[in-house]
Amino acid sequence: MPELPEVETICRTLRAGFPTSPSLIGLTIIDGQIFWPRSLETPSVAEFSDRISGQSINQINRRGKFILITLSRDTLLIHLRMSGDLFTEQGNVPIATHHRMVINFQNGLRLAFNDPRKFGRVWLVSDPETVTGGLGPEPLDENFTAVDFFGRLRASRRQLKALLLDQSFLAGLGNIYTDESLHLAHIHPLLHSQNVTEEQAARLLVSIRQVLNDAIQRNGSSIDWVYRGGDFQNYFRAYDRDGHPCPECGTIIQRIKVGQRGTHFCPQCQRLP
DNA sequence: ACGAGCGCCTGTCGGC
DNA sequence: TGCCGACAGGCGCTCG
Repeated sequence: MPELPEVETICRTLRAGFPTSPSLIGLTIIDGQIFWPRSLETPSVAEFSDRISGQSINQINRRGKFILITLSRDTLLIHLRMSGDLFTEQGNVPIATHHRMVINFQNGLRLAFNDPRKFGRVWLVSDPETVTGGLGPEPLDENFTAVDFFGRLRASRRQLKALLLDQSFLAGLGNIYTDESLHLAHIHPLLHSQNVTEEQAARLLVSIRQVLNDAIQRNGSSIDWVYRGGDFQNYFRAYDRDGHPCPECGTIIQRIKVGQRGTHFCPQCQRLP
């Protein structure tokens, strides 16, 4: 469940709360349980519960694809990777098959980290920068300009698709939203970043923001068994649409491999020079 | 500096 | 029906 719009949707849900999912802000932690030790990056499983016990939740934010839960003394960071999910539930229901961690609260609620593929990771640290320090800029940050973006692109010599997936270049894009952004911007995924024009860079940044904002508006994308109520998957332009007509020109969307990742594009709208 | 390949994991789907 | 490989929203590592 893992790109920026889905993570943003999860943070918003945990923060604001709904009748079916009360807000976590202000809740006090009784203890934490780890069911798959490798899901916990730091500290040790032995230290985790003692250290988190008694702290309360002050804030819930997102940085790139990381969920940051600011506690009284520490920060709990969660990265969902490929199949992770984070939600509240009543503290008395049985622990589900793929739960890797739960946090129990004084009011009887529980925060559950569910992750079938076990790729997700949890950190409990005093300084979140030690985890997120290597991330690139936030694409939706208004202080990040097209000029900045162009400069960063020109400083690299990589294929655009691979570069946009690199979290130290830009934080938050994954396979879906990279394909969607490049299609909206009419830029080929294999174009090398040092050949991007200033006009293309500006167009790509606008496209990235439009795609991310549209997806956030729709609560992200729900695919396969990982369902969160988002419906952006019904508005995909290119991702997972190989063999289907391009929504703009009708040409059949193609699928290639770029850096091990399935990549979808329109050979008519997105041309290499 | 960059790309390819692999490991980490479970579940689903299509082909035979 | 069953088996088997390919594939999936990510990312860190090693090796040329």
